Amino acid sequence: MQKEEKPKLVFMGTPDFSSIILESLILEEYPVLAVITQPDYLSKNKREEFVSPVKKIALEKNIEIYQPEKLDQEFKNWLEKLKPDLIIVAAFGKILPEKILEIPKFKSINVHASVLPKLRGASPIHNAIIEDLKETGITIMLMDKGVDTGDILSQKSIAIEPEDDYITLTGKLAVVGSKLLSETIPAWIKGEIKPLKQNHAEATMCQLIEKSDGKINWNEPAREIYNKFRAFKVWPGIFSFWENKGALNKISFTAIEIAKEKPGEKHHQGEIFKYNEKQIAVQTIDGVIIIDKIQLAGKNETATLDFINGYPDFIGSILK
RNA sequence: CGCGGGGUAGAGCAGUUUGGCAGCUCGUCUGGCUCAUAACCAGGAGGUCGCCGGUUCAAAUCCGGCCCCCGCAA
Repeated sequence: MQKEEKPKLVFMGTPDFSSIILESLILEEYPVLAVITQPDYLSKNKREEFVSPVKKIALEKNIEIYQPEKLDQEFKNWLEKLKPDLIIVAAFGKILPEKILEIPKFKSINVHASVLPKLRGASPIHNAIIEDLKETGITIMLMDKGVDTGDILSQKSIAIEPEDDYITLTGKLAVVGSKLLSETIPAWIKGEIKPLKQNHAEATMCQLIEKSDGKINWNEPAREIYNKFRAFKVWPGIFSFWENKGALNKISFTAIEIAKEKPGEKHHQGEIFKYNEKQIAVQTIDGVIIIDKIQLAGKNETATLDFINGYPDFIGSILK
């Protein structure tokens, strides 16, 4: 059997989702000319620098890496010299100018983690969880000058389990995305796919997640708070503020669950109380959230019961 | 030289300002009480106070250096 000619690729992406897709392309022996990813940024506390997961894979596989600060003329010239046949973009994190997208013979295609036209934008995985959707998926599409507005090449849905969080859902989507991409690329370059226009009237957008999105409002339903916990698992986490000795301390909740049974007495919203002998909980507008692990700013993560040993006043306080 | 909090018994913390017996809560061990228990009572074990050096009659505490953990900012 004769081996098909595979298109020469340039890959653009940054987080774990992207790196899994890049790995599968390499595994399928696509020639990856270069990888473009976000610049490294300096240390957390001056200790180590953050390197994008995509860059790590590229380093392992000895693929050329480009980390442009700006997508300027110099970047365009560099890309033109490479002469890629196709650009693959997966969660790159920057909006690419049309002039760049049109450089390759087979254009530029994007692997987006939602069923477009739903959840266009920067955080489709987070928002699928926050909105408590029962399913989401992968769309592979041609890129145009809009954000996730291009014509669709292929699409696949997957179920979101109630306990899925950002990490597990990202993993599932990346696997599905890799598979769909490996089916879509050959079909596309052979001209077997007719791009399908999106129904722009049904489009929804999602914004970049900000740190402040992780601040919990205890007047929300327990399920909504839990959804944020699932969605913000990697970053920014969920947190609240606790007044101790006159100072407001940021306190993060690193392991929580929704209480199955409501206690007899109702507490203030945001109040910390003993749910039972072994569990500490906080009251929301419609239920109770059990807090298993907690982290006070400047301290390590600890089991809430241990935390209580050192800060007995935590019980009965009201979070802000 | 970006800003800040922290390292004290197995766990979580107080004590450091003003140097002077190593403390609290939980766990753990032993005994007691109890029909029984994660409850209660009595008793015990468990510490290089992150590391190195300095000051001092005396350092967890003051001074200098180093290591490690964490929050913010990017």
